[in-house]
Amino acid sequence: MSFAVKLMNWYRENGRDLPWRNTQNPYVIWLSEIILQQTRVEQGMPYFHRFLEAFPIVTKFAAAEEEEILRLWQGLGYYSRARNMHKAAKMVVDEYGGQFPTSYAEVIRLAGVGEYTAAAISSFSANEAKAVVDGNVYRVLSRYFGIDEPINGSKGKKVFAEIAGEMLDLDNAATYNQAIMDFGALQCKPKSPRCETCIFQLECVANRAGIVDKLPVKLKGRASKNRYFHYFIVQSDDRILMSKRGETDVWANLYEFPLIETEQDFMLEELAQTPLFSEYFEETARFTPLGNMTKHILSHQNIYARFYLLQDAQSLRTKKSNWNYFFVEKIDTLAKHKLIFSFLEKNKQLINPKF
DNA sequence: AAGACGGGGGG
DNA sequence: CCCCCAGTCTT
Repeated sequence: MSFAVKLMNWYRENGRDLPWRNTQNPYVIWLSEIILQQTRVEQGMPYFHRFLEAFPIVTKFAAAEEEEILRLWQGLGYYSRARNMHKAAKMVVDEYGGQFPTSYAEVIRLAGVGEYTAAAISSFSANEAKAVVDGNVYRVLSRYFGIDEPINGSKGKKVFAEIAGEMLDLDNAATYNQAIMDFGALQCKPKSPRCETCIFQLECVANRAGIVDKLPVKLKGRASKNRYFHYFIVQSDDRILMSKRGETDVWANLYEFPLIETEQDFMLEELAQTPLFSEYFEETARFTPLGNMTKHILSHQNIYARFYLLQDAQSLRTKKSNWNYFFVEKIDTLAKHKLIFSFLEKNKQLINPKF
């Protein structure tokens, strides 16, 4: 029996019942696939339902404000996915009259849709014979064939894409693709894979050689950098000053408080010596520290954040173009990054005059 | 070819 | 603490 057939038999017995699998609607599949990029199923699930409810069809998605989309995306990370989805939805409306395309060649032109997602959408919605190559597929194939070529090198990506295409069941691309990903997620797991109960025990090169835990090989990443953020909560009447982040850095376009970043972990007294501080605040400005230093870990940076309440808004010297005052109720609707909305969650009573 | 881009969960 | 997750885009 072929690899593909054994895999699909396993899938029939052991596959997960996921909501986006009960449809061939390319819009719904696209929604789920973008959400699931670099994201666990359990983490993405509530967002999938949230988005489908807010935007049941692609024309609704295209017609939404980017702010609303980002707010719905809040907390999921990799926020460019949300902005790219908006672009893609508009393109579907403009170029396909709102009829979501299903072919690989068409969907890969959409913003945020790369090789993996194009293969997923085209195979799941139209059974197009394109093999998905995601983290699961790299792992399963590298172990099954005992390939130690790094999966994140340019050669490795080529090698595995080719093998994935050869293994694909051309007549059952949809089922095969779901099957190999579920197999990677449930059976051929990164840590403590279930080799004792594996249907490929005899064929799997890594298993026979006892090197399952050595595969796949991955080139190591770089070290994390430390960054120090000093946030200032400025209240004027019932409003709070919020700052919108730029396009380039992490958390693009999301809202936070006015910020001064330093290379070192400055205390307030040291921070007061910096040019930016003098630009923002009067000499007489007084601050109340809010809570302790917060550590927020991203993939390649550790962000250490401190929060200060400015006691008198009159001590603020300037108001940059990306700074605006918002009422507390309005702030709830702004798209904020995790560091900010967890702070707000913990400190409601400090900043909301109603409490 | 290498970096940038989030946040959560597991070992 | 490190690794991984239904990756993509930019430089």
